[in-house]
Amino acid sequence: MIDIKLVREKPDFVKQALLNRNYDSKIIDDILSLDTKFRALTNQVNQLRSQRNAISKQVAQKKASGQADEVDLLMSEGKKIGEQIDSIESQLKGIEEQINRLILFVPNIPDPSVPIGKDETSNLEVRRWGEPKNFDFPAQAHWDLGPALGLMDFDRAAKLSGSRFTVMYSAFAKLERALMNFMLDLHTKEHGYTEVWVPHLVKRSTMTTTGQLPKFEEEAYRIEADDLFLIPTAEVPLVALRSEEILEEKDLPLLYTAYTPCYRREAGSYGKDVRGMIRQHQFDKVELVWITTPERSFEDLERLVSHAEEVLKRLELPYRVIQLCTGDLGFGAAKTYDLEVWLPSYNCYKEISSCSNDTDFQARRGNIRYRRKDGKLSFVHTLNGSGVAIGRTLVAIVENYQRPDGRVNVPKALQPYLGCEVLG
RNA sequence: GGAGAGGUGGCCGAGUGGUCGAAGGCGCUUGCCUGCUAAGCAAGUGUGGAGGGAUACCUCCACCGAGGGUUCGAAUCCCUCCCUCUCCGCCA
Repeated sequence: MIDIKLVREKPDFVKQALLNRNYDSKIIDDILSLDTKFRALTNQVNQLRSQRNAISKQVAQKKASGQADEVDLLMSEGKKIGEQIDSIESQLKGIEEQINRLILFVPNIPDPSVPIGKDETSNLEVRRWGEPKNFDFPAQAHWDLGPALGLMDFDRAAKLSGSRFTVMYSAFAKLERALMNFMLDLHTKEHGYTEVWVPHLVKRSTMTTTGQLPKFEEEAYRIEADDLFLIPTAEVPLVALRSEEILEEKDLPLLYTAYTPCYRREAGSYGKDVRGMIRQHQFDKVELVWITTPERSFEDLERLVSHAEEVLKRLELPYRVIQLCTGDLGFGAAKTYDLEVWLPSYNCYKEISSCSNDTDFQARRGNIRYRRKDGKLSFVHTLNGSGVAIGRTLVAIVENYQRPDGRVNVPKALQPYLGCEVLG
């Protein structure tokens, strides 16, 4: 969440930030007026408490020195003040709850370096790597090629689970597994990440830390009996891992990577990407998370992006890097780069990784702080990025490495993992 | 699911109604001492909020898992809940 002090001190700045994201800025006015009331009442109640404390102290002194005569009067006075305190406190409690509820719905403030724009048409292309291949034969989409090889099965997946699920067999199932290992090995051995194995079911508070809740509950799968949520990304457990903790500056940055499946209801995307395995309710991903300091977080974001890019370079998949504009930023992000891989079936670049600096937004929600060298406490900055989405990588490999005979070449980097050069 | 134990400051740990925001220890910071380091000695060292002088200061308030209750007054008594641990049961 954002700092309530920022709302208090620079309301117009915060409102403009929301407008740049296509959010309604009225929520800021609501918070502001509640906050004004809150502070006025807080002062009142503090004064009353101060009075009552003084009285209680006198009671104790008189009792100790045997002057019981004035005690009754003091006690009844204390009781009167106590009743006033109770009444103000109950008002305060209601106001505080309202403020807390509202502020959880306020998105992060975009970094000044983020281009202002309404939607993805204002995103900036930062760079490209590789050239989209020109096939000298009719290239197939993965949803044709996969089933033709007998390695992808959308029909039986639908039978088991409904739409937006995939079953894969033998070489493709193994390719999925090879990609996990390849990515995790790269990030742990060459980029300095610590591999973490995390729960896939998390509590409501965990989902709130990273920003999925309360605003996007309808996007998440929820286990009602225990009020647990299936993680939509490993970012959730990795970022919240250190919630409510105070870290030492010398231990930062922390670099975490995890492979997990990701579960998403895709409630708002009915017509989108309906064919194949581009948009699934369950997909595998290797995630990268940094817990770092405010001084260096934006430089660290560039490093994180380069780590995700390295995956695509090693796999020799053509991609481009996009910087999202304000209107396209995710809820918690202050700055985001997307990596988009070339997909012949779409005849365009398609998102395969999203790397964001969430600044102190998640740290505030999860109360993740660090002790600076001067002894003061500050919120950390958190970064997250896909390193990268495995299902879409598999699709990209299948489509970009397909051969005239309908089989699929194996990228050199994966050959040690698969032990072969051709799939199918 | 059943039974029990426990949740106190960065950490450990005392504290059962009135200068307890909290003993003591560890850690950390500073100073002294000292070839260096260590040890020793001394002092300091929680967080959050509101307000005022508005950098380094001061005042008030709150915080001993969370939320209620009793009381003039609660870390301390009562209730509810959450979490952790141990044992038993069930199960991969």
